[in-house]
Amino acid sequence: MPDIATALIEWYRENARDLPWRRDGFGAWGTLVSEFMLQQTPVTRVIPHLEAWLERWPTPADLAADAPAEAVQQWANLGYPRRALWLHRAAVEIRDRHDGVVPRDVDDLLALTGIGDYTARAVAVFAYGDRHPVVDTNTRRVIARAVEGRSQPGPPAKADLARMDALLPRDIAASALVNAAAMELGATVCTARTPRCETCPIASACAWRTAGYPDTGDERRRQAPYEGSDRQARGAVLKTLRDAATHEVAQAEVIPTWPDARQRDRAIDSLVVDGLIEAVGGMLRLPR
DNA sequence: AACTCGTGGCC
DNA sequence: TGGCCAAGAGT
Repeated sequence: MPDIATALIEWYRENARDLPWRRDGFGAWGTLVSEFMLQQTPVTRVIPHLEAWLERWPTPADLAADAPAEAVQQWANLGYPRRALWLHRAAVEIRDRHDGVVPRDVDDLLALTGIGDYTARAVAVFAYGDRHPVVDTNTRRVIARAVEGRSQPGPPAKADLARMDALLPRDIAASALVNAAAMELGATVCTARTPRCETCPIASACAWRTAGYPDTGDERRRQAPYEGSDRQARGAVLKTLRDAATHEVAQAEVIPTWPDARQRDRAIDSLVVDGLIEAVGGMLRLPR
């Protein structure tokens, strides 16, 4: 019986989806942009936005040369718009500190705005081919089931990195494939709700299957309700500014009929604090 | 460690 | 129909 890493690689070679960032010579900047967009946003929604973004800003320096307002506008409805601002800041940092070249070193990547444990290693591994554990929500679920015999992973923890590292082969190229394959398996077979265990390439090695698929509980935190939330109000304010021709609107004309005026004002204030909007002379606008 | 932060599709 | 879920990061 082949080990988990070997089975994953073999399966991945036959079953990997054809995604833009897996094309030959896609480039580190494209990888970095794709990873920003993929933070909590589904693949199918990301693809068209990614292609438009890279056509407009083919290098970090191109993005850094424009105002952050342009990044926030181009981000459109991808969600979590702070990512657009952070991606713009990261582009400025890459231009100023790395001569416009996306860094390869994980610590350098971690020092960039908006890049954490996942994105830093994803860039180092998928763009540069280095050997690091890449752990996302898919990988954590695969490890929880196949290795730990649980039905769902616990909340994210630092120990996840060491667990993934233990699964990686020594060979550098093979280790990158195992990282990609674990994510792909979690995304398409070992899914959160209805896993397709009958087609799983590592079923024979899966601890959860061996244990009889027990329900071991779910320690993940539940998402807060969106309807009526501050997030919803912030989204409405920002959409108003994105949709305005000049990306500038009198404050009194921003979602004036919002049911909760105090919540609306709180949303505006927090967007200013975040740097997603600017308040100048009674007007609100995207950041210049 | 727990909480916040968008948006839309799916079953 | 409405929770659940989605290649997380910063505080």
